[in-house]
Amino acid sequence: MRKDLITDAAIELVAELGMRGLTHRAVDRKAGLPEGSTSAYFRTRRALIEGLVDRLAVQEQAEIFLDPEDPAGGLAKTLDSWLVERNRTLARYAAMLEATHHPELKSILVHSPRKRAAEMARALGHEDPERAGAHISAFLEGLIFYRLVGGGSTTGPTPGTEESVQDLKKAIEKALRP
Amino acid sequence: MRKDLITDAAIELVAELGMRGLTHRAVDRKAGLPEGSTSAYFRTRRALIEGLVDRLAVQEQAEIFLDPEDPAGGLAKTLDSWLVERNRTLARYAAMLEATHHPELKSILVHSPRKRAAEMARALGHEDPERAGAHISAFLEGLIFYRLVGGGSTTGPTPGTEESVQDLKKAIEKALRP
DNA sequence: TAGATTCTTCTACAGGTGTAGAGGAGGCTG
DNA sequence: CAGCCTCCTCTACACCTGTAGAAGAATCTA
Repeated sequence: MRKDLITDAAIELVAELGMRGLTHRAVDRKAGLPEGSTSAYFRTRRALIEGLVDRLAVQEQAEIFLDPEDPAGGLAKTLDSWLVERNRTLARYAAMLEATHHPELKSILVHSPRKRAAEMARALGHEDPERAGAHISAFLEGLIFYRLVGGGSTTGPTPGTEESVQDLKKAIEKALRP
Repeated sequence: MRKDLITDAAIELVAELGMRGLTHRAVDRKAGLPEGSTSAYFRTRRALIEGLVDRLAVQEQAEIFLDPEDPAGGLAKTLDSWLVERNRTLARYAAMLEATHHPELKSILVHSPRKRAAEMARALGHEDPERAGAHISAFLEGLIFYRLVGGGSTTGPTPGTEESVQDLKKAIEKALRP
């Protein structure tokens, strides 16, 4: 479908050049489509961003590996796969910053809805599951951010390797402790 | 000094509109300076971004409260103050994403250099201080990000309140446990 | 004070950008 | 076959952007 072709190109562009690089014509070029195509499918820039964000959500949702038997392991695998999909995750961060001024984007982007995190915290025996769930969410978000754009981007293990998954797992195990 | 006036306006602009809003003329308007001023002080856009980043580093460094007697408390106060300075911290995130494509920016932006974090982890009795230090850094970064742009931005306590500091402190205490 | 130097303002211009609409290509329905 | 509709491509235009240089104002030095 042409629309997906366009939003996929948009995601790559944002990852490579930042939101500033996201222009109708640049997307046309990136996708190898004739000039004007993007503008026809997404008349306004805001519509283009919304399309990009919807696509991000679809792609990322498809890559969540939860395992009730081994929560830390499942989360580690999930997070590592997001690190591997570097461009997509970078685009997501750019979109989250954008959502600071366009709140309607936020609902689509925010990970691990509060409820699910709190349930997990309760299952693990945390005292104040609501609060602990929020802290766990924050920690997971931080792990990715740190490894992808923060200090860990230069020093951490290479995403996609067993070492990377194990490092994440160790960190997550600590974070999940009640 | 006029240069600081300009970089401060740039920081606010980036916080409010994202990197896309950072243009020479927009900075002029924001700072109340005649058109062309920003362009005179920072001839290229890249120079303007570097100026902005330098200024960010100066401002943020001035707001670190470390207390060897009460590490969690000091960190909580520091993080909360960064949440209060919302614009500055948002601008920092935008700049960090930018640093993904301009690596020379990264050295200025990355918090809690590896060494200091590892020392802290060692002092707290962590087994593998190098790794634990990285995880702690990631966690702290995540706490801010979560509260400022992630899921916690709509549900968390208001920055600058005692409740906010206590919430952060609770989270940090858990994170510092060996 | 006179001259040199730096700081400030203005203006120019070649390109890029968001958005809209006109019209063509191609296929489907009857 | 004709008519219709959807999808696609092209072009237009008003505006914004990065960057550079010219000229004036202010400040310093001797």
